[in-house]
Amino acid sequence: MTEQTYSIGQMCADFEVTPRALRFYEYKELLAPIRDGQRRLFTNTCRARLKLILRGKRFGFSLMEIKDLLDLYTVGDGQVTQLSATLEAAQRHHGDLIAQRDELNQAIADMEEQMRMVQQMLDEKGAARAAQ
Amino acid sequence: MTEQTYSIGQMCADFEVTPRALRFYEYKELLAPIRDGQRRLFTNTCRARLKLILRGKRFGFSLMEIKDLLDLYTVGDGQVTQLSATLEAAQRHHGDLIAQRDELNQAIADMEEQMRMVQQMLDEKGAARAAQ
DNA sequence: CTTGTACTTGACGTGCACGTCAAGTGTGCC
DNA sequence: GGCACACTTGACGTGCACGTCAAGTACAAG
Repeated sequence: MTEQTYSIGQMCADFEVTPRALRFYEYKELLAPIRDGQRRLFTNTCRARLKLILRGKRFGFSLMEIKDLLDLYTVGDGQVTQLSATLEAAQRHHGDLIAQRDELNQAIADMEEQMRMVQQMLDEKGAARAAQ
Repeated sequence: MTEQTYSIGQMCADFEVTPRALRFYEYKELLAPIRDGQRRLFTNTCRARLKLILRGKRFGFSLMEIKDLLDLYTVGDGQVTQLSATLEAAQRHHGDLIAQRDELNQAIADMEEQMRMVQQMLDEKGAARAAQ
């Protein structure tokens, strides 16, 4: 398994991001591609991290927050105290996600209710026109 | 029902936003409080809209997008074509919300999986220490 | 060797969502 | 009247997440 790598251009094509964004993530220490001279080589680990970065962004987290969250997914074989801290942070984040899903479900329900009302108005207009 | 109104300070206290933010939302035409001289008076309608604004922000929508979404919640008695357009926009937005929820569920599942793995590592460390 | 293409590192610019003053207005209370 | 306090309108500042040049490098094709 000769660890496959990807150029920055390939990464951009695969994830629909700009080179500038990837370099920015590296500068902010969210990504750490290896180097071939001055070229960046992105590993599969990088790709997994980038997936999480983009997901985090979609959920409205800042890059700093995402950086912390990424650490939750790269647990080494740390000490018990460190693992416990990681677990606690993960539980907090998990709670946030659950809360966000609850609110999202509420928003979806509201939206559906609203759509029913608009549909009803359309039905009435249709009935009125048919009655003419 | 002498339509209750609220001062900007009251709104800020109730929703945990700054006066600057509320004025900014008015400037961007997301809110339209009535005026008593130069003072703003926020109605219950304003409060409902603000709730939707803050919710939209939490889901990562821009203020411009939120402005469009707000229109979906303030359907008057427009024409059939206008109502149909509203319904279509609502359906698109509804689809977005569903997709976001699906991805959120995936993130939650990933997080839980990760937490199980960390917990297992903690258990093993505990067993090793107990075995000493 | 030239050309092209993909990449690199700075450095400055941009859009969004406000924050932060400054300077003034209106209202109630003593 | 004088004061505090809440509010007002500009105008400029700020943090984030990049965008957009400029100038240079590395390498393969012709």
